[in-house]
Amino acid sequence: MARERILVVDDEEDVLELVRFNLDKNGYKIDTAVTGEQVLNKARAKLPDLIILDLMLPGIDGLEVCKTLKSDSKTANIPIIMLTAKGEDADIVSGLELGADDYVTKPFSPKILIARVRRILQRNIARELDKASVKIREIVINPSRREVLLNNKPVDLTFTEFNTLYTLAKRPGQVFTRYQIVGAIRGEDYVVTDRAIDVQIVSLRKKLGSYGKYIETVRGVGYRFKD
Amino acid sequence: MARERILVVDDEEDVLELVRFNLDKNGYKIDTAVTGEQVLNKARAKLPDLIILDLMLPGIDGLEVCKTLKSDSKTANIPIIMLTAKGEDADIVSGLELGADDYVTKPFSPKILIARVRRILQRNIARELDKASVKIREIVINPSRREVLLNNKPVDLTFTEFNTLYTLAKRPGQVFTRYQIVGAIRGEDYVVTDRAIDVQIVSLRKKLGSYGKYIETVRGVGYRFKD
DNA sequence: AGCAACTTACGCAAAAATGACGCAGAGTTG
DNA sequence: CAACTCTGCGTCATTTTTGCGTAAGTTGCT
Repeated sequence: MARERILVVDDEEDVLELVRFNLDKNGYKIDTAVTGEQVLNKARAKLPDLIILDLMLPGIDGLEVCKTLKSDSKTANIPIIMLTAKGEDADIVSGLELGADDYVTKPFSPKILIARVRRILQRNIARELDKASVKIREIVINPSRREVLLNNKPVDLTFTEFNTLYTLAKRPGQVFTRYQIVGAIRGEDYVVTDRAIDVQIVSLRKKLGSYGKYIETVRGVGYRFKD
Repeated sequence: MARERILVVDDEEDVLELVRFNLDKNGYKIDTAVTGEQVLNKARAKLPDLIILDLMLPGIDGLEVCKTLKSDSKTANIPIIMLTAKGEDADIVSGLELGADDYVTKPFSPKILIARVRRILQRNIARELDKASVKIREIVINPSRREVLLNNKPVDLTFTEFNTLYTLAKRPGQVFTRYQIVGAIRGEDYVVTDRAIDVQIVSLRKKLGSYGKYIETVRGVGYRFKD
């Protein structure tokens, strides 16, 4: 499954390591930043799924960072969990008002943090999963049931096959590069050879039988679902 | 809809007023208490839909109150949101373990509090509505009696097994991620490894005997009850 | 148009990775 | 203490990825 990418921001090495260790153990992909400038750059460049932001930062202040992120449309809907040290009451309130989604006060137990992270991301995932099913020609793709029907006959697809088909069929006619397909399924910076996608396409076509021809090869570019 | 009644417990007049004002503005009916004894009495007498409970109380301690409420079957299923001073993680953890449903650390923004209140009540309403018993194939699940019948023969399931089965069987065909299952049973904040869910599934299948096969594994995603 | 020279896709099969589950012990709760 | 729940590790089955050889498609040149 696409591991969610979390940007962790803190200037204390210990905290950073603690957080990294625990999130990593729970299957999240971690990137870190130490200064406010770094956060802004990395957030814009990598568009993580969540930012854990210490409010006490050298350089640009954490609240400032939060505000900037929330006012840039590109990064505005990345949820933010603030880390605050004891005795910064006012910061929490203003942070929440600036659009932060939640907060955890230091010192924190890893469990609490994980729980918060999961809750926030769940919200986003739930939105994804609830996506309406796709009906196109004689094919019905139902993501919440993970089921594909060809003329009402179910077909058994693997995880990647299913996601590939769903990705393509959601936007018929639109051409996807191999990397867009992989990115949609495994997350942006998942590294594979082109071959890996080809093979999935081929086996997908085979399983779709006579409907396999709806998946078209666009030579030199990628694949698309026939419009 | 009937306005939900919320019992707010705090010994600081300011906090009480702030909370009352905001909840009132959002259409909830407020009752207040200042001491632990008062809470217990009012909770039992009025059975509010939710209790917002400060942990720092004169007289009986907040955690103690929480525990008492949760161990009395009359009040056990009233959800509790704890109010904690910041940096008292130990309290939060033990509070959640004692059965509190959520927590908010002071100082809090009214927005956050309202959001939490809404979320908790929503969940409870959903839970109430879902109480209908499920009959699917040869299996009957009766949540109010906590009883499962296979071809009219009762099976003995543990708490988690029962809830897992019920969660899946309520929506046959729908795939649940492991965390959706845990979330439905233990609440969003509950943290476990994937393995914990797997084990429940396995033992559930075993107890269901030949009907165990209705619980299907969806590789890479989660589980579902066969449609 | 016809023909090289080159690029890109695909078939096949083996290697690598991943996910589910059995087992057993550790941790909790009552 | 007993029942229940959770975790870690090893194993096995399935899925995913890769590499190589061949087929198919493109381009440019005569």
